[in-house]
Amino acid sequence: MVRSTRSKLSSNKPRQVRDAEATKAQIIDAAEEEFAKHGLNGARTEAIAKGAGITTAMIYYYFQSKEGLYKAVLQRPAIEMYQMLQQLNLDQLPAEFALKKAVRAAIAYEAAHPQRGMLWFQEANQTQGKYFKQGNWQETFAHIIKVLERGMAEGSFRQLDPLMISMQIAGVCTFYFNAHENIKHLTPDVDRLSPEMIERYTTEAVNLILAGVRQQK
Amino acid sequence: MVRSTRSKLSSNKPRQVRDAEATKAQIIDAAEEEFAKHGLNGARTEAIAKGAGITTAMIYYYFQSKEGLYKAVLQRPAIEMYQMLQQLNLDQLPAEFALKKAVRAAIAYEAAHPQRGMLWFQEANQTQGKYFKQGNWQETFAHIIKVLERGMAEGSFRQLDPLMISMQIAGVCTFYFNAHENIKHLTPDVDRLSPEMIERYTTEAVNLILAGVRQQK
DNA sequence: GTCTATAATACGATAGAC
DNA sequence: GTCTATCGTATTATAGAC
Repeated sequence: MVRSTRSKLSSNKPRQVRDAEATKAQIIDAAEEEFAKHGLNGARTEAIAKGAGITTAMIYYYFQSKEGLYKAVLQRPAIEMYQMLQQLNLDQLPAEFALKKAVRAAIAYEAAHPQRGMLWFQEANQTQGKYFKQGNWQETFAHIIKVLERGMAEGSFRQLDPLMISMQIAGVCTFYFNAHENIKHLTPDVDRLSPEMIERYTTEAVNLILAGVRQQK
Repeated sequence: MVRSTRSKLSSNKPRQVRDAEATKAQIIDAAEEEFAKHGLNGARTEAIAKGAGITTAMIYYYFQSKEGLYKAVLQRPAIEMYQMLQQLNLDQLPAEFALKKAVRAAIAYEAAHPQRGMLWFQEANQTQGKYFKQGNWQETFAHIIKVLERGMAEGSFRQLDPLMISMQIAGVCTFYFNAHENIKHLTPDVDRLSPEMIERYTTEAVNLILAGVRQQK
């Protein structure tokens, strides 16, 4: 919560202690957490303001409305997820390798943003995917579907339904993080989000999925 | 929305048009839907009352508080899920068969209660699993874990981490339904909750999971 | 057992000062 | 660019009639 104070030559426009982009980013960060927890309807602008260290008036100044802020929040992970898969260059790898890489990257992404998955479940169940629809998820899933189709064509993967299987892969990659606050009560002694546990989860997921789609020789 | 009207001999206690148990059940049904959508905090008692066809006063009459109602709502699926797995008699089947049966049953359960899964995600993220902890989920997951351990002992399953894999199986069984309102926008032409599609999802899930855990000969 | 009415509070959004 | 103050509305929970 660093609040920069003016140094140097006192200018004659004394307020504006922070700059616009920084404040906007702080609001989006706080909003992401609040929207993930409560969805569009349940989120409290006051809670977002407090989390960002500003007042609610600032939210309306930068984003016009709660809905405007919500849209901005959803946009960030939608773009990031697409770009991440894009940058893996899955096309240039054998299907089996590509799938492994994608699964590892997806889980690592979830681990880095443990609450972001809930954003989309809230969106689905509270807003019927109205804003999800405006994203680029078709193209994002296409990355995985393409790998699965290629694997079948190459003969390294068995015959399967690429869309259904990509949903199931998504389920494997996300469940642990979305449900973590429940799961942790099942083994209270273990920190289930420690790097070791996440690596273990990742290894198990890769093994399950790869063995699950592989063509039997 | 059937509201029974008194027939026959006019008694001299004219109100109480419905009986207690029926009203209680109606409230829980409506509450389940509302809590699944919005969680404990975001749920509106007015919305629950409207959904149940009664007034908010009735909620407090039967359940004392919003929280009391919430507890009652969570209890039902927790018990049902446990009993369902119990009644499958998984112990008496070869591990591979048992796992297949459990997966089919789990997906069928989700399909029959498409919004119930969100109840638990809301609980995890909004209440940190405070009420989840009071349930019997340890024992419920134990059913699956036992099957996996037995499969390894029998040599039909490869070496794997039973708890991690059971989480991943849960992810496969639930994702499709929790995210359905988003997913449907990916293929707007298909009804992804039709019996045919659910059967297809089930088959793909069983194939993925069984192949994923099987010991290679 | 069920309703109406209402108290007390909390929320989203805006106006206006600085 | 940021804050304080506030309007109008919506929400949880209860009191009391029937």
